[in-house]
Amino acid sequence: MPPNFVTDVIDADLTSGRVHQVVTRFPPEPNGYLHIGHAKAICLDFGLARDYGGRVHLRMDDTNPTTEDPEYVQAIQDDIAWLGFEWDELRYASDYFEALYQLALQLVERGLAYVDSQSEDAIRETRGTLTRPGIASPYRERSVPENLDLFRRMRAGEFADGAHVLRAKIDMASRTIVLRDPVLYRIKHAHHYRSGSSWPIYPLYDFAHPLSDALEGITHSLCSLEFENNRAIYDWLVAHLFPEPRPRQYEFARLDITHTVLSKRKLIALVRGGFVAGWDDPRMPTIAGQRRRGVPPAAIRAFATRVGVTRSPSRSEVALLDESIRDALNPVAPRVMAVTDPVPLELQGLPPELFEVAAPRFPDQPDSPTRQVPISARLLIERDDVALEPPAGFKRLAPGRAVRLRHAFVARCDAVELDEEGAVRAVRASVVPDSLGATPEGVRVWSAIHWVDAEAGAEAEFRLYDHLFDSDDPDAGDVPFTEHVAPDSLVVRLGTVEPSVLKDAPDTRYQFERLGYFWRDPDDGRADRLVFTRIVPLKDGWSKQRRAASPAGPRPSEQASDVDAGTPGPATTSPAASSRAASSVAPAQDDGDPIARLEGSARQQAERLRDQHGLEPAAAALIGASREFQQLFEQGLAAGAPGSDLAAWIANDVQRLRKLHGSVPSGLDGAALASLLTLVRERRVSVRSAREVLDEVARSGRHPETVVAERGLALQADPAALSAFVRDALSQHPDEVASYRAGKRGLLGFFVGQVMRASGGQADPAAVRAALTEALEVPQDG
RNA sequence: UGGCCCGUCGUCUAAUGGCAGGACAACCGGUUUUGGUCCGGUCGGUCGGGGUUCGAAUCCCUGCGGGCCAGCCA
Repeated sequence: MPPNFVTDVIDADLTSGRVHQVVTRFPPEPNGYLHIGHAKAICLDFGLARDYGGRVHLRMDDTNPTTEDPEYVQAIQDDIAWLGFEWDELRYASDYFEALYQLALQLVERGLAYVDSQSEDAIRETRGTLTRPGIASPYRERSVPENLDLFRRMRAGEFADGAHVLRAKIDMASRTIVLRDPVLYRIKHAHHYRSGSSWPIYPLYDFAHPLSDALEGITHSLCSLEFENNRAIYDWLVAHLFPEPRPRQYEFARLDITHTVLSKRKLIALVRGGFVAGWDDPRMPTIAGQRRRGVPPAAIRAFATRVGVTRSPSRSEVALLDESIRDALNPVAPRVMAVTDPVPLELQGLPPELFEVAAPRFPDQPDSPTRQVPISARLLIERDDVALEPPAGFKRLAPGRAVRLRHAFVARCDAVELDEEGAVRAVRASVVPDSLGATPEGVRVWSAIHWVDAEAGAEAEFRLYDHLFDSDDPDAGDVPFTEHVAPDSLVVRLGTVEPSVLKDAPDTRYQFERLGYFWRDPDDGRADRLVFTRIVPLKDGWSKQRRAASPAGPRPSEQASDVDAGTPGPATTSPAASSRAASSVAPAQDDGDPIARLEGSARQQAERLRDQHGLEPAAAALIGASREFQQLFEQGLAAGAPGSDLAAWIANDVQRLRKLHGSVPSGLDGAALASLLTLVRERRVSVRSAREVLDEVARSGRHPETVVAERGLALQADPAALSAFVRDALSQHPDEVASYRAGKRGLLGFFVGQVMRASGGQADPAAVRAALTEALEVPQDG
């Protein structure tokens, strides 16, 4: 697995010794089928465990008895195994019901949870809104004994559904809504597929999930971005109930792909609405659908690797998936000929003793095995390969033109017969002599086309699947997404295939030359009937060229987005498009006076800082608005630091530390800051080193002078040492020197970087720059 | 409207203060008995504004854009 932000975290945890072995988990709820979005998560969870020599648990997150079904438990395992992963342990959240109950009791005993007897509606209404805090339940201050009694009776089944819930006692006014006393347990007299009727209460996700992780010793709990907010309760619970090392949650962007939908709800709608033939319809993004279609699991793993793991919400092009599939199939799929839309071809002049030709199964490989392909005077060829009046750029069969019959002769078209409708009924052609396995002299061969012997070929059904939606974003716009289902996402044709396929293993994946990758449908095509499912078409330069040249207007998908873009009202353009549009028309902005935006004493302070100390309004506003910063500033000033320098350091670097730690580190005071500034002013450390010193001072509270001395960060000003660094940098990068002298002046920064790094950040950058410029400007002799 | 998160070629993603790189897509060319593969090349990007720094995609401020959160779902 290529490095990503999660592997960065793991690397840091391993080197710091916070954890010694990586333990991950994949936690599906058994209430539906896995899809390719889950596959991304699976590749991450299982791949991490594999790459780090760790362990991975498959855990059924089965805490809601009314939605879950054992059928899915098996399907999920099958899908993961098919993807090529093995779990170290299979777990069930329902196995932890007793342990979780005990943990909840602990919370109650410690006054950290209470039984709320409000109605569901009342709880919702008192939770507040995004902008308004919630208000406390009248039951919030129940005594511990009363809560204990009530919660035990909930567990004993004494109350009806909805009569009470257990809530964490956190903060009804929290700006993080998930912390406004989240519900931990609800009463549900329902049969659970594993625990039966032994539990009348069930824990909610926010309670069960973090604690299941902790119970299992999970170290890195990966989930998708929509659980970001839930991390607050995750951390609260494990911090109150478990010692370190506690599991930590990290969120990544879920997979999204063009020309499909990936939400459970929409997938169900497609199945229920009859838009597809079922969960394993080859057009479905489900694992089952992809498997049925013939996609190799390695292709899905490769795709998951190629999209990467980040925290940026993103949407990948389906072309990347298609290409991953072709990539996986191309080296392993034997080539075979099939005709999906047959037209008869009558051949004149075939050598009478010739009944078959040998054709390589892997034409690109020199020692490829071959198969025998029957040939006779009556062949079938693809309708698309014939034109009575060939359009511009057409390279296939037309009257008077000669083409190679793939793996066999060159044939010249003598006539094209049409039926009453003007469609091609048959083609007559003559064999060009001596063209079997040889290039005939003086004949223009336009291209090669595939064919199958009319008599010896095997009749077959071809299911030509394409992307389910013709719109790249079926959800965009104000019509239901199902309106975008492509009518031609499945085209069924009757045709013929060369008989060699009858001898192959039934699960062989082929490339039908010039058409695409196919395999026999595992449900309908493995017995007597030959039914081939198209896994993915080949890239098709010709149809692309025709589409580009076509004056008939945009394709359906383009049409759809055009309509969307032109529709007034709610924005329906893509995120990228709208942000571009917005930024290109954004007026030159007037930030106004940052001090004027402040209120009350903050504003007074800011004005005072500006007027008394001559600070820039931005810095004054920043410092004036924060008591910590003000104190730091005053202290620094008292220690003799110049106001403007002090302000700049506070605004930039102290601000950075405060964001990192949540507050100004206690080790840092104004006096320390002032003496650091003195070091910089007296050119005893570089600014770069000074930052490093600041971090260390903040961490340890030691004096800047001490840190500089101990770490050897004093500014390197010795000209001899400097020029040695410069010489080394130049001699180690001769190519860059040449580029620089050829005019690539941007490389100066590169060289400064090299020298700075070689000096451990201690060189005086201005001096380095000067020395480098001089050394680079004067080319040495030779 | 409060909080949290995210903005790098058309798309996905690297660069951990030091040469903005890769893949897919698009385009052009070469090889080819597949309009495929393979090979070579081209096009194309740090959301805007300010600041810190010798040096900013990266650090700070700000604006803009996007995502998530007000289930007794997960």
